[in-house]
Amino acid sequence: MGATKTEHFTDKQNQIATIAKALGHPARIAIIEYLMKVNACICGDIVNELPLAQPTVSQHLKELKNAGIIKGNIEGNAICYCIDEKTIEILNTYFFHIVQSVSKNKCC
Amino acid sequence: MGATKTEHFTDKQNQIATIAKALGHPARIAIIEYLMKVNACICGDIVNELPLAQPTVSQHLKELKNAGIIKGNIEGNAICYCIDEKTIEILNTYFFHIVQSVSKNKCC
DNA sequence: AATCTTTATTGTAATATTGCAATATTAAAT
DNA sequence: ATTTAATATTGCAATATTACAATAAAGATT
Repeated sequence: MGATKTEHFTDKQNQIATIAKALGHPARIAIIEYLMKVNACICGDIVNELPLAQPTVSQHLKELKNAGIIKGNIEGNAICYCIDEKTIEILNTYFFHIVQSVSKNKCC
Repeated sequence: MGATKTEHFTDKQNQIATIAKALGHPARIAIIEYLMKVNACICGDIVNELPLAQPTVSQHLKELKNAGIIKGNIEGNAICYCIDEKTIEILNTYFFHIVQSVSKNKCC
């Protein structure tokens, strides 16, 4: 035991959980905010912006990429990262439905 | 090492990460969906809905409660759970800003 | 070709999460 | 006062995550 029982849940539930989980770390939120701030693909000076070592940042970027939250384009020996709106939109749409549904049926 | 370095990030970054993290498990998404489906506070028959043991569900509920995503009202020996829209709204607003910002400045 | 720059990978230690059996708690019902 | 029902807590094993030093890989520069 200890491993998440993903097989017991729907694909959609797992999809939302995977994206949310990838955003469930302040360093990864900070990366997203930085990518937003610079308004473009950034050729990896993310390490200089974060209070974390390069391998740690690289690992966080990998997780964001695996979850489809960012894209990485190779440009020479550097890599340009940028946010993949489509994935954030999936989350946004999902949570919007929750807010709508809940505010329509107040109980507590 | 191994513990998240929360002290290096802003309160807002930690707040968003905490909420997202709590939603980063399919069981917890399934709980949210169930609470939405029944359209009301539900006096905890969540255990019967999920393919998980009672202590496991109880733990997931605790995490959702700690993150402010659900509220639990004690009613006799049962507990009524419902979604706290305010917290979901925080996430929703945050991600909406990201989508807006990114779609305004396409790069990749 | 040798070196520099940038990013990824590997290995490892510390810590956190997941899941559940067993048990405890708390309030209602008998 | 016992019993029943609902939920929480404890303790523990399995697994996952976080962080980083050391190293590797791959393209650019000299």
